[in-house]
Amino acid sequence: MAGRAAVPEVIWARPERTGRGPKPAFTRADIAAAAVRIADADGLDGVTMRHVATELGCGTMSLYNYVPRKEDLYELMIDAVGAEHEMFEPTGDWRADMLRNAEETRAIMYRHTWVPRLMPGVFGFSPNTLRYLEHCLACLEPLDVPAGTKTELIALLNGVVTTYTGNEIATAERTRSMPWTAEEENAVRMAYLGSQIATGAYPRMTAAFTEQSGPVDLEAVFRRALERVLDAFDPESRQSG
Amino acid sequence: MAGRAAVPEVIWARPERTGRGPKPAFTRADIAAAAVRIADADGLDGVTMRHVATELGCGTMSLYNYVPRKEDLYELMIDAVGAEHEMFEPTGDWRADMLRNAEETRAIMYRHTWVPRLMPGVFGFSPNTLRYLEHCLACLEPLDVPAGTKTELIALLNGVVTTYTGNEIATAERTRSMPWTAEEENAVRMAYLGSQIATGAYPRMTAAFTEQSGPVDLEAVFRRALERVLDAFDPESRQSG
DNA sequence: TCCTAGTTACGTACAGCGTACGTAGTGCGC
DNA sequence: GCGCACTACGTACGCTGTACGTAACTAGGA
Repeated sequence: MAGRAAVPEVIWARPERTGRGPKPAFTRADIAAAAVRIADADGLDGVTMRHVATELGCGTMSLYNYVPRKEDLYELMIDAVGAEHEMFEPTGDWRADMLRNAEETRAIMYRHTWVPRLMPGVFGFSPNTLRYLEHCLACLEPLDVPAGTKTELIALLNGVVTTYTGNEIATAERTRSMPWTAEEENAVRMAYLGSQIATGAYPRMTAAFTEQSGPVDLEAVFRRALERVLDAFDPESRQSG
Repeated sequence: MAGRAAVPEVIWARPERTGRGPKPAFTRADIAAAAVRIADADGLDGVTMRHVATELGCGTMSLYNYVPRKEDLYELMIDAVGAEHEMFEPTGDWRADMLRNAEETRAIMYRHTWVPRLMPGVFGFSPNTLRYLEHCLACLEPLDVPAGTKTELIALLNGVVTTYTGNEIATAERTRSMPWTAEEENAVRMAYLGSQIATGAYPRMTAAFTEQSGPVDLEAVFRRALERVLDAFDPESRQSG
């Protein structure tokens, strides 16, 4: 035991105020808000300890009194936007409710485009994350399956929302710090894809790509994916075909 | 137009050899292999331009002759491991074939734990990615749905594989560069979660957590998710309940 | 009431990153 | 055989997260 580095506490287990010493100049909420403001404006890469400290008006290293590691700052940010989830009263129609939850998550992500990039790593049980989980379970009350299946539904649905919305955002945001636009980049990629398909090396892809006409409706693709996932858990849907 | 920065070519559109000047000392495959070796051994964060150059035995900046941006190095890496996919002869049972594809992707990710971290950003159409897509379409030949639905199936399935396997790997690898183990960290997190649930603020979560006994079988959870997704596209399954 | 220990605040410093730029050497195409 | 596109690579810049040391502050215990 002696000399072993202690495992750091989860930040939520850390009390904001310990009682001794000078009064902290900021609350955790202040810091989270500042970081979120920066991320919204400059992207996630703009969120540096220095930048956040400047935004708060304090020295860089002072931040470390509140946030032991940068990762914890991320957790604060995720929790902060988690508060934007509307925890509405369940209607009794679990499908509609979960659909609404998913669309809301998607909307939050479009409002804060850095969220999907943080999601896979930051899975911590922040207060608002727990509240959202509880809310989802409340929406799923009418669904007659074991509790374990419900959590699996929530996980799968959240994963799909994050993946789809995250991909859309990533392609749009990739060029944020670059001297060309997302459209230009996409055109180059598509031109290359076209040239590859034109070689005839991928006949089935050729068929798939020539079939569709016009641009892809990402919103529609997203919604179809959600419906499919919900279908897979819906006893009604599976009997009626 | 004048003075505008040109959109950089996709790296696959760049010829490896232009004909003029000294012979390149390495091939793209050499570089990809070196980067993959490092990532496997030291994790993705070990893959730095300096490190890869050292592994190859050349100066750091020489690498930029082959790989204009680090992002392109990532694309090389993804393509390299894409070669590990076995493009088997479709059996006629599309469900079984797609399940096999998914399990293979999962296996590749466990062999190269950095792959999921790269997937969301690097969606490029590398040669091996295209070959894999074509292979999936071949497996889906027996499924009687529009080609667009098939690509949506592939996307959804791949997304689920990446999300689930990526999450598992992330929790296990998070502590790679830290002085404590993943088990210790997980214990701390779970202790906190337990303390939160014990407050009674999340009654439905309490029920869900007390219901299950013993550790979660991640492999089983993963496989159930795959089955659900496939169900959602399977006409047979939806009629027979 | 005063002392002291635990905090807060923050400047300095370090190791590491991606990569812009300049220069020197090489060998193919004209 | 000349010229130029290419390879090679050292140096340098601006940026990152954060370890560490020091000074100021304040609440709890004597």
